[in-house]
Amino acid sequence: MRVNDRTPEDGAVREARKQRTRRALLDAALDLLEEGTFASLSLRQVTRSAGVVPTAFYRHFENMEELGLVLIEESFGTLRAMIREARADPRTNEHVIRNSVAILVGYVHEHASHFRFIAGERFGGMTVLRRAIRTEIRLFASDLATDLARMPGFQAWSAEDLQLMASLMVDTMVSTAHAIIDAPASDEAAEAEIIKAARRQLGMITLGVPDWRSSSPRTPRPATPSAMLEDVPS
Amino acid sequence: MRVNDRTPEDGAVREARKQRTRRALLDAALDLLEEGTFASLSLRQVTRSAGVVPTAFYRHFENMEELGLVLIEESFGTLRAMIREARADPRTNEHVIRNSVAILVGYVHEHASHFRFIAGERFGGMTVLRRAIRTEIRLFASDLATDLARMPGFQAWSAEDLQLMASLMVDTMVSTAHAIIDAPASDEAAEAEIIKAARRQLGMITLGVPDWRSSSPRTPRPATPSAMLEDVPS
DNA sequence: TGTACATCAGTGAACGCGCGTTCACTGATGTAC
DNA sequence: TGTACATCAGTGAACGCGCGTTCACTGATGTAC
Repeated sequence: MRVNDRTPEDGAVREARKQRTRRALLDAALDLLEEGTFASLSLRQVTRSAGVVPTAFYRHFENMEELGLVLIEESFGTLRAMIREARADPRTNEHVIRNSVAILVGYVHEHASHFRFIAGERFGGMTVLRRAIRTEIRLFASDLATDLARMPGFQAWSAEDLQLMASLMVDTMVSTAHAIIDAPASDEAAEAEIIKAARRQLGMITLGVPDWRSSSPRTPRPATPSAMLEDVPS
Repeated sequence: MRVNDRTPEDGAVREARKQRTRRALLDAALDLLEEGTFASLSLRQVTRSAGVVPTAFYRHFENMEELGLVLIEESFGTLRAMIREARADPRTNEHVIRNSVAILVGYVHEHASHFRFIAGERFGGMTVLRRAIRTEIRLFASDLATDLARMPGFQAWSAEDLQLMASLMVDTMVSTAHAIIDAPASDEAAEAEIIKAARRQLGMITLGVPDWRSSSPRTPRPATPSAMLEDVPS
């Protein structure tokens, strides 16, 4: 019995194997990125780690840069899924910050290699990757600005200011993701600190927002810093 | 007449020449860092660019990592000078944000290579450099937190919250420095935008500060986003 | 001041290594009949 | 179903290159007398 008898569809076996190798190359690259930047990653390292001969690489990618762009695309796929989840969350208007940070932390843990890659290449990486990342983060900030525009506290804000505010929040999220990635793997206390810091920093950023609600009467707010965590436009 | 007759001090000529070569190596590295990260910089590239033979490198540094640490030290020297200037500015209490951003922009232009180096290695660089940078930035944030503690708007803040606020501001400053470095060299319009964005973002961050002045009566503030720039604890 | 010796920053040849890329190939998979 | 040929993912040898590092060296600078 020939192996092919088990796969009646058109050229499916060969194609499936090719895809498996391609995935192995991408996964090998992501693994290797845990100890070094993309620029310091060699084609031979990747193929060695993927279990194929160096020349096999060219059946899948023209060069390392192309593989890098695919990784960026995948990583931003993860990021976009995360953003979609955060925006869709029905409880969004109740504890925005707490929920957003929780979703971020969950994604960072589940897709550590993607986040590690983005964080590492955001500055200092290959030009083409840096540009792709910058564009993507800008789009993310724009989406967030759109969401902010619909929130009560931001009614009086200009589009430009909404964009700046969104950038600030995105930067803080990125910093937080990086801190989690850098923290020792199983140090739960350190991670709890990072999460707490992120919540408070986002709280600080949004603290002044209600003041832009023209001159309408303001809700009295508590006067202790710890209350910041809940002090969010609702 | 022997050359040495002109330099009567103990072994001064040889030492001076050695220092000149050392400087040439450091400057060559800073120059080369304009197109790539430190990790992608080779010992041979540096010596070639400095005009000496590769083996001469070892008369000055044990390896590239040691040279990298010297560059970090120098770069942070620049950063510390900048911070000193910003903290000493007598007008500090009048237009903190505007002045701080101006000082930052001035230093970034005058020491572009130092800032480029720090920005590039902050994430994704060699482990030892990353750690050095992280420590230094943390110290910077601590200094800033100390300054904030003395400002009226922050009297009710805990040390922890002051530190978080300082980190937020430092992160924004670092992002701004990076944006300036990345902008096309002579594009003054783009730079003006970056400066404006930095001022506004810092304004947004500090916008909520007065709310922590326990429950004392608050000064009424203008209700248009553009007024944010002046809306700083005084 | 002049001489004889010591120091040591910089030289140049040589090394073994991992790199990216080329090329002709192999043999399993796919297709036509 | 079986056969004959085509496709093409992966192989393995070979290449020239830049790398970091070693080593013995040179000759200007420095020092002792």
